[in-house]
Amino acid sequence: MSSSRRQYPFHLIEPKWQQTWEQQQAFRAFNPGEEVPANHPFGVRHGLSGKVAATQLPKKFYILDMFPYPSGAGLHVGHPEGYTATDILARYRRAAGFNVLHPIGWDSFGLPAEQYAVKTGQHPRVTTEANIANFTRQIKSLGFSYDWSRELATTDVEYFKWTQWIFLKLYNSWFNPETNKAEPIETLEYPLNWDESQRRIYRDSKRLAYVSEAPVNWCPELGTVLANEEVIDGKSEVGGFPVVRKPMRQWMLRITAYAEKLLADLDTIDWSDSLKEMQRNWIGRSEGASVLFKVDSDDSAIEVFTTRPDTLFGATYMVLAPEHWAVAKITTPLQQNAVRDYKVSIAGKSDLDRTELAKEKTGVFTGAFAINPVNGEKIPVWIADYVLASYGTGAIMAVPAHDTRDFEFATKFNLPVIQVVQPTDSKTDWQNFTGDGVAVNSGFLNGLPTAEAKKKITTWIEEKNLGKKTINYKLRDWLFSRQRYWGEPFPIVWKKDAAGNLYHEALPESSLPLLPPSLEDYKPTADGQPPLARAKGWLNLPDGSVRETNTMPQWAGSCWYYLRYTDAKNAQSFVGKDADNYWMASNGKAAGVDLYVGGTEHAVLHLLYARFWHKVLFDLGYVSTPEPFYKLVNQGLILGEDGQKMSKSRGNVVNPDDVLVEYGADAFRLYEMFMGPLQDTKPWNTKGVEGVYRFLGRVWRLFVDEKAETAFEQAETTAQNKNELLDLILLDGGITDAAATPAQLKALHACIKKVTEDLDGMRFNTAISAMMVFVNEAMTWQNKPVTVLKPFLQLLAPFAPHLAEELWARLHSTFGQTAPSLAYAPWPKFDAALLVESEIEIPIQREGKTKVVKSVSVKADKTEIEKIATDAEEMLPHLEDRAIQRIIVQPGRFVNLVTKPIGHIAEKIVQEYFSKQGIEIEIQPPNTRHDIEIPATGSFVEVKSSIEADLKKIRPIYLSAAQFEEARQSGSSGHPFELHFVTGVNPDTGSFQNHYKIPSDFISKEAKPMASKNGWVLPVSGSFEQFKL
RNA sequence: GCCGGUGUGGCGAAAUGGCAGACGCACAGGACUUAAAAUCCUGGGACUAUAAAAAGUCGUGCGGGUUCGAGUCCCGCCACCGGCACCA
Repeated sequence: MSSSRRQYPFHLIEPKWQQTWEQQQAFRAFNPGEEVPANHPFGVRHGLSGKVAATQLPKKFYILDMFPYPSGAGLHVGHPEGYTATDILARYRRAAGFNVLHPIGWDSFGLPAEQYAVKTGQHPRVTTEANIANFTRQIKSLGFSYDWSRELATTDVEYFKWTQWIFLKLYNSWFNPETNKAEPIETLEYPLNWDESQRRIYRDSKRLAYVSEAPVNWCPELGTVLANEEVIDGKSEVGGFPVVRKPMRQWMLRITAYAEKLLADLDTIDWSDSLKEMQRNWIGRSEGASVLFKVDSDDSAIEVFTTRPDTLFGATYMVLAPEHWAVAKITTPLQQNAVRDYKVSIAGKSDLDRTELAKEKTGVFTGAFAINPVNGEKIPVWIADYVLASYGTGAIMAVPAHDTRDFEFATKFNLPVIQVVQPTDSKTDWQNFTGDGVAVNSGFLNGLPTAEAKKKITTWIEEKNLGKKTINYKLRDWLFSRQRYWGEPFPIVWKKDAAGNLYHEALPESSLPLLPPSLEDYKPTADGQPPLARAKGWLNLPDGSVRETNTMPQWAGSCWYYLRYTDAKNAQSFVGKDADNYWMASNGKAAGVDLYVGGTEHAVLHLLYARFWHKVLFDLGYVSTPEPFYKLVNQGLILGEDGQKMSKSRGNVVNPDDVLVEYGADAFRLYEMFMGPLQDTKPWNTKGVEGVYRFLGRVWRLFVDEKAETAFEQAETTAQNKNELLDLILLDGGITDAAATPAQLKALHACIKKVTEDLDGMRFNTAISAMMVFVNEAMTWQNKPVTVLKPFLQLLAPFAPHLAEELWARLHSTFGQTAPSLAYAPWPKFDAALLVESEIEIPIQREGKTKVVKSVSVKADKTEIEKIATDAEEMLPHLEDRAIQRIIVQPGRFVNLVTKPIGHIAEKIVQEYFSKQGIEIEIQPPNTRHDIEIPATGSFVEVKSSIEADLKKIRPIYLSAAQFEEARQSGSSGHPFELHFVTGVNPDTGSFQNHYKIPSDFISKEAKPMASKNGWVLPVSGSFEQFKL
């Protein structure tokens, strides 16, 4: 604790109001059909009581936080950033009259609790519950307005029962490409003559949840497989342990069936561009063609996928993934050893090794050849690990001239490179050119631009039955099983058919929830089975079937929690129809959660999985909307005070508990929002907390009598009953029910306007600064009308709810009123009329730069403002030596005088020049401004000055073409003539080429330079040619 | 390499194409105080100039452009952060 004096008694105020809200259940949201208790502030505000129908309820607003994993470390300051933002908006929407759903819960399955269990034998549920209790305490101490009656944890039996239920829906569904949606598995049709076991195999191959034997990412350290998304650079995302490829039997979810929908529907939701782009990249749609290449030695054919069918004529070899089915078939006896050795060397590599060794291409020739279908050329077939078995067809046609990877490979192994695309820019080298151009060396494609060539060749190969237009996705099916204890068990058992083949079967819905067995030891078994296999009594069923021992990944629970919140206590269904229809309905825009706030770390994992599940549930008719989250905002990372990512090892972690003790929850919330835009990454600075804390102190002192506060502080040191202490606080005598002055109203309404608009735009930092501006001004007032202070407290309430409630209550009781609930008090509206000023300050600019600011009547029109600007005395120095060319006015905003310099400097120089010659001349001031024209063309005469300062500033003086001609003619005829000086740059050339000097002899001694319309008139006699230097 | 984002005082940051730096932190000076803390008041981009002012020049990562006027729009770079990465 610092030694500084507490700004205000937040330590009494905050617990007091948190208790009040809890007792009132103030933030409970009501579903259609629910009972609104008498005197509940929501009911009071909307005139509702008893059972309410959906039609009686006000418009809904569903505002959601990404629920946290309750870790043992507790909350860090990054968590409450998003939570504070959503809480402010939830409170704002409540005040604005919405029925707000703002829930919280726990993503409580997960590895840390299990790892702790492995070490200590403590059941993960014990650890999890303790952690949840700690998180709950921390979150409640921040005064968030969650509806705690809907709290859930993914580890709750009543919750994961429905997670298992949804899995059964996936298991019992297939994706019908004809209807383009998921349907119950019963709609699948089979050939008539199939027996049950054939049907079963077919059925199991179509399910949205299916079993695969494919190689998986095995992490020996974690003892489990990982989804592709959980592997970063060949290491586990959690812990950074090495991951190897290993074939295993696994549960998969057919998310690829939804690739197109997941991609297309991104256009219907309000997410940031970068987030949508991440999902698009992850789905990785690419259009191209699949083409069949005949194998030369036999009658088989190998299919390749290419996005550049237009380069088919440039395919000089073919590459298969080492795991490709055709490798064994086509390899010639001579090459067999080489191919086998290569395959062995690849298999031994982990993903990490493969990534690290990727710099150098490797591969071997199979000895076989294939026929390029467009030109009948025999091309060699190689295998190489730069071709992935899991993408496309696992085989490529190599076009080394126009693909970087093929080019590297061809260069290394001396394979032929044939140009088939000519870059449009002739300077570009065609070798390794991968862009679009014009087809060359390509038979009937020659001369076609890439896009057209693609179309033509695709049609051609389709006609010849050599291939077809194809779309591929990078997205793979979701590996859904984990070899863990602390996750949802699969409601699946394994049986053997008459032939002794294993097959799987779902448990009936009525048997849910399927609980995990209790264990003494949470480690995997000695023979590498998941921990669930240890529970023999659980594992083996009386009928001889065996339970699935995998569990679901942590993502499962978070795929649908937002749905459960809408109907958290429903025992009959995972979510009731009424609840779903009401809370997930369209709210004027697209449907779904109105606002979802969380970190970017979930950009592809959670958000893609949840959208997938939601779409399946939508197809099957269980939910009413195709997308779960309409608007999504990522809060930025909060860094440590050193600007580094917060981490234990750096020792820069800030614990909210410590901040709360010193400054209170309101200051903490305010600071989290004041730091900067929600989406930005920004460093924590405890001094900054002090700043907003001081602001709250000023709010307090704006309301509270100074003497009473001193008395309160003294009493506090001895008081027994702290709760009654607050009653010693008296309001400042300046607070009256007198009418507000126009200036006071203006300050208030400007604040209402700014705060309201900023809340709508989620600009919390500027909303707070607007309130600071208001308070800074209000501190100077002698009289503080209640009618101004009350609305201000309403603005403050979403941000600093405890302080606002306390002052709100005190304000009402001082004036003998009963305080209505601040949380549901109607949001103040600003009166634009009060903000209109009679006079406004407008900038007077010269060349677009503000020189003077003048107060002008708002009503002043263009001409009036023009006049004010040109007549302004303060502008005179800025217009000296300048002629106004143009005036740009936007009434009420600014006026800009566009000028060009004229002969002011010349005036001094000319005078100096003549005085050096012993000639005294009188300079008449130029007739400035409007009447000066700059000649379009001209030559010029330079006049030099002996004054050092003027030499620096010297400008050329030049003649217009007409003047030049006049001078020449007059000069040659021997008559005196006049020179017209105008300053500026030579408009012909922009530089100085011709220099002229006027010797004194040629100046008529009686003559005086005069300002004229065109500049300076200087009577001179003599031949112009003589002046040239 | 590809995609996305961000570059503004000592620091966090503000600015519908129109007074760059609101608001806050830190700092400096002053008031109150025996003193400190707290509070209140004042100051502040850089440079030139001056006794002081007035004034001028420069200034939003760098280089160009559009415009009467650019932090903001356009073109070309650089740096940092995030994502993807042999995806044919």
